[in-house]
Amino acid sequence: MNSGVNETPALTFGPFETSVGFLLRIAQLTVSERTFAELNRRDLPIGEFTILMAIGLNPGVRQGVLAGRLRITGSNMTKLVRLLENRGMIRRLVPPHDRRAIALELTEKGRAHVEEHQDLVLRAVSRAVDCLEAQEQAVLLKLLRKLADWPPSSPRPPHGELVEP
Amino acid sequence: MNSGVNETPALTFGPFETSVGFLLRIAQLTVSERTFAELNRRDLPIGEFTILMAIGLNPGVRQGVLAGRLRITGSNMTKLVRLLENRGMIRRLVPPHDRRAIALELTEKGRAHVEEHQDLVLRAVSRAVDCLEAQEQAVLLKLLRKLADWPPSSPRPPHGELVEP
DNA sequence: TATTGTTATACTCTATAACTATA
DNA sequence: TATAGTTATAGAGTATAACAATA
Repeated sequence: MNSGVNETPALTFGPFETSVGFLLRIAQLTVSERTFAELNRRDLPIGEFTILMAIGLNPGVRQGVLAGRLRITGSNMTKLVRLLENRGMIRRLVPPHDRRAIALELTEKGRAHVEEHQDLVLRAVSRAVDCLEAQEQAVLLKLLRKLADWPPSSPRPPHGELVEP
Repeated sequence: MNSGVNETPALTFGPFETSVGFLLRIAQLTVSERTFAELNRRDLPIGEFTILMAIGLNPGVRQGVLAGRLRITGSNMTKLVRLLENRGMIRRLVPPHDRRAIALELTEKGRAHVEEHQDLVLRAVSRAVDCLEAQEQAVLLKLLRKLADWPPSSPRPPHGELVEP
């Protein structure tokens, strides 16, 4: 706990008070704290859920591509993917025309999991920022996207039949 | 490294594409990555520098107050403060009218350190977001502040003479 | 040679709970 | 009893480098 209910005395951070980078960090901590408060009770790690949802929306996505986009290193993605596979949430498949790669798919269980919890997660994520008007959120979103170069361009290469690794 | 230069294929994240919370995280990672790239070469941890600068701007600040504001737990703040003290950057002093508390001050060395690196840090932090126009940054800053309730209100209690712990 | 993913390992952050000393 | 800070410890997240299989 952050030493209970602080009286938050006036405190200056000088040039950082007008720094986008600094406030970005503070805001991100604040929002993820709020989101967690709603989801932790249900033992629903937001990171794992995000990956499952992304796989559901992009069946056959290669794990390296997903890792790059979510800013997770390859080695850490391996661990996450292994975990989700062990829980029966996803399948790892080898595209026949590039046998180095691993393509990911949801299992029925994974699909059911996403289906079951999606609304709850989206509500929690939404409530965490509901101190902003809808229009303010739209403006903020646009600026954050520009800052993060999101989404990046260039098309996704197709893939053929898939087999077990 | 994130598996080199990815071709970033088109990939959808569904409802998260319009989620402030999600983009907030991605943008924060992107910006801090850029900032790090400039500062890591000089072995200048931005977190430590921020604390030193804050102490310089708020001499006598109690470490719990600083921790609360920067969203660091008390126990972790203890470690950070101890580290900076061992390096001779700060002094820990006990306010005579509340001998439980610890007030923080920069030493001469600490002051010199901040003085020496401040411009470099501010430039790096600024460059990391220079893909946004000045006016866009101003708008973004305002929204982030609202989101993070920054700064919180209520005055800081004064403190008297200080002695060594 | 370059790329995809894996393994092993270590380091940084962060969180929790029990403790002390002061109030 | 409550508060400020400390200690010990554990866990999550992340990073790095060496490696295997494939291109």
